[in-house]
Amino acid sequence: MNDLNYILNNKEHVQELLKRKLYDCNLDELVDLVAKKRKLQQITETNKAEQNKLSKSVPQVKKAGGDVQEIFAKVKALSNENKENEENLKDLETKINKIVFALPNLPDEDLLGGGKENNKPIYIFKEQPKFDFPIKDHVELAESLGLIDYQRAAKIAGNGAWIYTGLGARLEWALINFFISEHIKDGFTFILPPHLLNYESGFTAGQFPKFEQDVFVLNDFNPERFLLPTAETALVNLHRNEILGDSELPKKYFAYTPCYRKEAGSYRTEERGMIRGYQFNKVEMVEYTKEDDSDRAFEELVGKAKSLVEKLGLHYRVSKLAAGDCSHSMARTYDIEVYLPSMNIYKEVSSVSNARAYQARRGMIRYKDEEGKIHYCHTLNGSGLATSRVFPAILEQFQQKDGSVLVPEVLQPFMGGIKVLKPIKK
RNA sequence: GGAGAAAUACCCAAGCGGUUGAAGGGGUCGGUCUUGAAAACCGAUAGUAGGUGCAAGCCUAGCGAGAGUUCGAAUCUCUCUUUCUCCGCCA
Repeated sequence: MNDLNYILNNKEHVQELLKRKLYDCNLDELVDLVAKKRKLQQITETNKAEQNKLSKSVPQVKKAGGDVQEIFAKVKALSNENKENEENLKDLETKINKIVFALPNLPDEDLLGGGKENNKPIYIFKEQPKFDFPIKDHVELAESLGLIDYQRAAKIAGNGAWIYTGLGARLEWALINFFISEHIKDGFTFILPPHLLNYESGFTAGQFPKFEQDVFVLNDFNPERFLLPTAETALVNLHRNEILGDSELPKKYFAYTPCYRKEAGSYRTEERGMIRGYQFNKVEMVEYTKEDDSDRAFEELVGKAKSLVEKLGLHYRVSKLAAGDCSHSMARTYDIEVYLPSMNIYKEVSSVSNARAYQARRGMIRYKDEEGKIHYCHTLNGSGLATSRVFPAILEQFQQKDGSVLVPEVLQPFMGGIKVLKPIKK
C-alpha cells in the first residue's frame, strides 16, 4: 500500500511511475473520492461531537429536573442524519480501498520502465561451463542418477510434482542445511513458521486481494486460510500490528518452508522436470529496517544470495529487474539467475526485493524512534535460496563425461562426505 | 470433535446502561528525603488510527473483531475470532 497523501499530492508522478511498472491508471477518480470522503467525514464528525455533547448532558438535566425528552428528540435526529452519512462514508471508503489496495508499489526512480526485456545483467560470476561431450539435461541426469522419481510422483500426487529419492533427497537436504548454516553464521534468526496462514497475512504481504488465484486457499477453515506461497508471507507478518523499539531494528530472519503455488497457466512444456511445480523448497530471508537503512539491507541480502551460489561454484548472473518485472509489492528487485546449460538459459534461484514501506503500511508494521515518533518499517526479502533451481543447475553444470555429477565441496559435509553422484544400473 | 469459562490500557484488575475514554494496584518516568542507594512520600503516565490546523491544539474512532438494541453501550442481544479448563481423539 502506498502513502495515500503522497499519491494525492503527486498524482501525475505516481501515474508515471506506475506506468513504468506497466500499470496504467487514472487516479482522478481516487482523488475525487478522497475529497468527497474527507468533506463528508468533517460534517459527520462535527455532528457526532454535537450528539455526544447532548447525550452527556442528560444525567445533569435529569438531576436538575429538566425536560429530557427534548434532548432525546434532538439526539435522535442527529443520529439519524449521521447514520446515513456513515453509510455513505463506508461506501466511499470501500471504493477508495478497492483502488488503493490494488495499486502496486511504486518502483524506485532509477529502474528502467517496461518488462523482462529491459532487465539488465549487472554482475556475472564465472564463465559459462564448456563441455566436450553431449550434455544431458537435469531430468535425464536426475533419473539416471536415481535422484528424482517423476513417474511415481505423478502416480501418488498428480502432475507438477516430483519425489526426491535416496541421494536426491540427501542432496536436497544438504542444500537446505548448507543455506541454514550460512544464515545462522550471519546472525539471522531461524524461524519455522506455520504453512497455513490467514487472510490478513496474505493482505500484508500483498498476495491479497489481487493475487488470490495464485495461492491454494483452504475454505474448510472459517475464516479461510491459505498455503504459503513463500516463507516471506509468514516472516513479513511476524511483526504485523506491532510497534518495534528503536534499538530492535534491523531485524533479520530466515525460514525454511516448502512453497505452494498454483502458477496457473505456467509454461509447462518448456519447464519440464523440477523447474516449476506446485511445491518447492526454499530458504527465505526477511529483514525489517528503518527507512534509511533499507538500501544497506538490500545490498546485504543480494550479497548473501550471491555468496551462496558462489560457494556452490555455479556460474550465475545478477539481473537488475526493470520496473515492470518487479513483483507487485516491491519497489526494487534483483534476481540471481543460475545457468542451465541444457536450455542455455538463466533461471532465477533468488529474488531479492525491497518493499520499502509498502507491506509495512498494509500490516501496520512500525517502529518508534528515539524521540517517540512513529514510523513505518521497511521490509525486504530475498531467497537464500530456492533449491528447485539450484538442484538442476548443479546436475547440469557439474556433469561429467561418464554421466556422473560432482557434488560441490560445501555440500559434502552435509552428505556424509559423498563427492560424486554416480549413475545407477537399472 | 463435545462441555464450560474468559478477552478492559505496558502488566494485573474494577466496572455490568448515563458527569467512565475507564477506579485501584504494579511498573515506568520525574521529584522530595539521603553522602549514594533502598524504603517512604509527592507528582506524572493510553498507546494508536483518521481528520483539521503554521503551530499549541481541537474533533472523531477505539474496552478481542463485526453487526444490532437504545436518546445514550466497556456494560444488553447476535455472529465470529482467540485464549484457558475439562472430556474425547491423536503425532
